[in-house]
Amino acid sequence: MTPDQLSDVIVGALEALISSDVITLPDGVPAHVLVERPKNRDHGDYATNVALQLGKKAGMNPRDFAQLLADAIAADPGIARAEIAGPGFLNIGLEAGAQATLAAQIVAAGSGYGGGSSGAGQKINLEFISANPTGPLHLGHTRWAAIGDALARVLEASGAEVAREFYINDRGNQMDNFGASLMARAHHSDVGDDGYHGAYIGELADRIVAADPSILDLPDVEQSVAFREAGYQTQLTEQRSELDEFRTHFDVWFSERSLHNSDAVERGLTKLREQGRLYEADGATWMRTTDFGDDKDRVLLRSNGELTYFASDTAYYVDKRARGFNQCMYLLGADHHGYVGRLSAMAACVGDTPGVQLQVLIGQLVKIFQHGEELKLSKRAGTIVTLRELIDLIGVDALRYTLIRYPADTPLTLDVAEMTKKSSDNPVFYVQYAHARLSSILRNAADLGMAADIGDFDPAQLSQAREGDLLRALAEFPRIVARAALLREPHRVARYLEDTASAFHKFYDVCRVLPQGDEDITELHRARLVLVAATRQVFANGLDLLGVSAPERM
RNA sequence: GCGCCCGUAGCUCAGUUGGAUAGAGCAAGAGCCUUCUAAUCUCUAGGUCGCAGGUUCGAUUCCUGCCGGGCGCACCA
Repeated sequence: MTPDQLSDVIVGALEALISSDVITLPDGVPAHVLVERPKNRDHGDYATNVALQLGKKAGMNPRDFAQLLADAIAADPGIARAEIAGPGFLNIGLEAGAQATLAAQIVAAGSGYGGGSSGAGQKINLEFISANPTGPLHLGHTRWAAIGDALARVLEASGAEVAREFYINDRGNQMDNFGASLMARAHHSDVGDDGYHGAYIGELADRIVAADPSILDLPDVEQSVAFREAGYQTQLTEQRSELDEFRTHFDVWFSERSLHNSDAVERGLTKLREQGRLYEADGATWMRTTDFGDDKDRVLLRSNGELTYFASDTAYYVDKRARGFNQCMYLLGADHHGYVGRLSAMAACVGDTPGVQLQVLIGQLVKIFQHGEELKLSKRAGTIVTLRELIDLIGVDALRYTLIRYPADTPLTLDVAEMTKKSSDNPVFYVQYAHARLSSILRNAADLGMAADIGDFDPAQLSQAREGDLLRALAEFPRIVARAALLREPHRVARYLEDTASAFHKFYDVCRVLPQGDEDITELHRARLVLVAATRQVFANGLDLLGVSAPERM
């Protein structure tokens, strides 16, 4: 019996009590009641606080209410006992057999276990990273690459349709600046205060010249443009290949220029004009974002005739909506949070509801230390910890996992030495090791001619405390995935896997799975093997949601 | 000045739509390997959940005000 099924039993009992006029609930019976796994095992397999929540509404003492409920659900064959505790908690113990049937259900569900339909019907555009094509991806981008991709996987598991999208800021001043800096470095002259100073600029300039020395013969203006375009293509190609290696694959690479090469910007402006949100002032065209809480109106078309970056973003949003997405999600760094107000107002200006069709997730910055000193991430100063370096130093699995296991909205401080330790210090190895250990048991079972057979499975065999703990951990998985999707917090999956790995290792320590020596194969061996197969499945599915490999051997 | 995020063990961080005795890893100390993978497990130690009020059966969690730290407030992108 899973928590959801237990919730159904309790809801059914409440309805029965109402129909027999034992209790009255003015607001009716909730569709779901909260059933949680108590921290303290003395509090039963599961506990619920419904009596505390509903007792007052029913005009009763919570403990009396809980007693009525306890008597009502005790009749269910899956429930061994139901006891009142404290102010009105209901602690519930399950029959071992009722609980362990889950193991067979997980094996039968296979890679589908954990998924759900809570996100069905959602068509989500998830935009993240969206770096300028003027340099390498760095640590900050790497955090979004890991979290964004994991979030997409979690949302898909909840039944949503998700497009991962990378917006290429390939237009505007910084691009021209980039080209000018490359040209300056190729001529060994100063790039200026506003130029790009990174060492990679010099290397990139050298590569461009080596590929086509005639570039140096072009007139200045054309030469700068040629450097810009060559640098752009090189950086974009490298970003794509590095993200590919990092297992973050985008469905759409969207060029800002393409908005301007099509009629997308004009369509966006038309839409706003129809909504009555545009006006002219001081020779510029403005969007009245203050109608929706922004602290000032925003310019779309400057008095010099150029469109602003915000005009592109507006057109881009309108384009996404026209492509049929009913939710457009943006992952932005904390240094862009000042942008949220105008984005939200913009969505309202085109007739949407901020927070519904447009959702912004703000993430805090990452710091990384080595030998007690922070590695500074400054493109201008030229010191960068790049995605490439991080992959080489730490490895894709450990890097992804470490970045995903923390909530995006907490500032994060990492230590290179901690991340590079290939030991239990690093939670990713703890979790992967659980999968490898489980795989090993299944391999050894095959050698003995045994397979996890759910047709010949006696759930009542799994009656030990450690087996129950593990089963309850496995039962949590679908709820964890659904909650991670709802809250847009993929780190919950990683934390869950760590808890479950702990439950498994403790089970392993106490419960021998396979027969030893010339011991006969018993029902208990068979039942535990099914539990092992179910547990392995949960780790495989969970690690897949994080984009981290599930090794058969370590 | 206005706005957003964050203050939890020595360090890095969790804390499940408000639940029972606030957790994990690292760091410190002590145990268990003829046994399915010891990258595991067991035990010890470590706390004014920034401070003060409020809401209620109950607050690390929600509200208000302070204190401290980070970031942002362009006809730049």
